[in-house]
Amino acid sequence: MSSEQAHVVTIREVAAAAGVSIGTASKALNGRGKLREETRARVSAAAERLGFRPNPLAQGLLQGRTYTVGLVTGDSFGRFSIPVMLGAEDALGAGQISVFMCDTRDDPIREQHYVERLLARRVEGIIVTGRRTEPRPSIGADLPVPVVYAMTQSASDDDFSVIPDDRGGGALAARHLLATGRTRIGHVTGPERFEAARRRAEGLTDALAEAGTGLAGDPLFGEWTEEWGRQGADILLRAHPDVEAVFCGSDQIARGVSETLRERGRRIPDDVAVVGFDNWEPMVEGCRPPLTTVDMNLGEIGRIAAEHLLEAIGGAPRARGVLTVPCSLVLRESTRVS
Amino acid sequence: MSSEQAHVVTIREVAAAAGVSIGTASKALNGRGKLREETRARVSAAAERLGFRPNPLAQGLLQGRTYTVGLVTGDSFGRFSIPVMLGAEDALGAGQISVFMCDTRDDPIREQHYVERLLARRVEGIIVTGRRTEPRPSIGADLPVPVVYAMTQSASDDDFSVIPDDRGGGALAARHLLATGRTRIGHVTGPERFEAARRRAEGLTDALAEAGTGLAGDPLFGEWTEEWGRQGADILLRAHPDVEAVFCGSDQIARGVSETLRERGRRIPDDVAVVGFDNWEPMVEGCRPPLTTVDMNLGEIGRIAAEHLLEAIGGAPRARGVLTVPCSLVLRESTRVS
DNA sequence: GTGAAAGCGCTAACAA
DNA sequence: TTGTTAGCGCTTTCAC
Repeated sequence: MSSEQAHVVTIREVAAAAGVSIGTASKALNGRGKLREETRARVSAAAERLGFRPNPLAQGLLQGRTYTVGLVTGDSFGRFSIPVMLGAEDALGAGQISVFMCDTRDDPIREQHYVERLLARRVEGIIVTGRRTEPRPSIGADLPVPVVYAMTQSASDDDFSVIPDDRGGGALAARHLLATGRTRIGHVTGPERFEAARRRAEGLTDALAEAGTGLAGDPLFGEWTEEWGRQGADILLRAHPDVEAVFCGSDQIARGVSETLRERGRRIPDDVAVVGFDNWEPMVEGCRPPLTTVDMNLGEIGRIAAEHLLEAIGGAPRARGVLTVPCSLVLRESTRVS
Repeated sequence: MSSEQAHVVTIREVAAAAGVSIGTASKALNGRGKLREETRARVSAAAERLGFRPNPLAQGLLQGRTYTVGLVTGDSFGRFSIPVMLGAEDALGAGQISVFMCDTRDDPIREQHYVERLLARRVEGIIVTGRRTEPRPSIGADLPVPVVYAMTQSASDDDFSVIPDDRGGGALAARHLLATGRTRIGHVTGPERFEAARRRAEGLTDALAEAGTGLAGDPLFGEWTEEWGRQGADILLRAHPDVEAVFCGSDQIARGVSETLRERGRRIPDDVAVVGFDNWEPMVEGCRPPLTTVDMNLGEIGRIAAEHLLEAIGGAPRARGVLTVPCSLVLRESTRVS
């Protein structure tokens, strides 16, 4: 309401209004030094009344800090990187750190450009996120600030990456299906060139082997699409008509698989159980029936990445290598025991 | 590689290295004043060699500018706000403005908190984005910086909002269906309490009326879900078995509608055409057949919002009211003419 | 042409 | 208990 709001108030004005020196005002507002309680109150009141906010540029200049970090994503802030970002923001926000966001459109030139810009802005650290966990080139060796990769992996061993435990996710699905009494289990998943697809398949087959059983046929590698899910299910049904469960490499694939199963007269979950991967709500809930799926705990990944970054900023020895975060299983209709 | 990289270089060091005064170094680097070409070169070389980057805090302190804006979203950086953000980032990034992102989780307390923080950081403007275009409380009257709402609408007439033209989107769908020879057109959409749902329905019915025809029954208001799409289609088919086309209020609804139509023996697009709304790729492309749908041009909305913000920051008279951005139609299989 | 000095808003020594 | 001063890194007068 008051038009002073629009004017940026300096500590000089506060000091003048409170009838004290500028240094005293500073001490009063920051609770430093020895001041009479009455003085403190007077300064606070003046600051309050004038709507004073300390200029962080000036503070930062003095302390040599900016309390900002950069968040670089190649996923166009997509479905995977967003929850990661939220988790990260959570952890950072609590520490009063603000986040500069940059989207690289997966373009290395833009990426380099943004990194430059972030460094110029004196961010205290950088988080790099991505769409998939495939190793990617490091954003730079020997940067003057710590860097953490979240939901994406640097190709350099010197960097530190936080990614989901795809292997564990596969095993989780396997054990759940076994526990519900299914043993003839098929696997329809994404392209074999993706580490994530290979790891999920490994986790599945290893867990099955441990239980003394094996996969129904080889894993069916294809695309990350519904269309491939529909095709894959057909292939699987033809080769293994007696299949009791299908573990799918993504929720989209699972939707396609579910659709074909239904069209081929299989009831889910009575005849065939289906498990997806991603826990992508709109996909999972539109599915018929709603889909049991593996959740990668993306928020957790972001949070952990951010916490590591904060520690590194705080001077902790810089971590290296890859940290995997456990997945969890979200139960829905598609694997219910009848 | 060089370990100097890790050290933050000041202009003082550059000046020393070049054997000039600090003021001369500044002039050389900024192309100001009158200097010998040789001096300029020497300073530039030193700066280059040492990896000097001017400290934006110091520059900003002097100029009284921060070259940052805040982006506040209540959509948890969801499907709608992300493209808006990308568009905005595009427009701002070109102007060397960096973006602080804040997610409010749709919590007014958090929102207020973030606005405070952004103002404390001396952002030069704020963009507010949301999930839907429903009017929402203003983030604050008389803030010291300009504010623009994108893909969400402030309840206050004094604010400036940029939203999609839902009405026009509905009309677009109507005219397209008419152009492909369909006249008996049904409408399944989201909850009536949403302005977006009402506007889309209006656009549709008005355009049909203009063409001298009418909607098949009343618009079916329900939920924004696939499940409701399935139910809605059943209701529609029962009341109007001869329906030739269905315009859906969202792509998710359209998926449900498509599924039921198929299960009830209707071929798409031969017997019934389907149009969705949102152009949400994973939904639209998994649909059988791929879905013709209305695109809200979210990136454009973000870009326009950011441009207005930049102008306001530049001192242009602050805009007020609501600006609607035209939708466009994306053609796919579901409305093909046989 | 170049250097010296002031000052952006703030905090932290040091004086008073 | 309070005021004064120096200085964070930079740009910009104004002398030289």
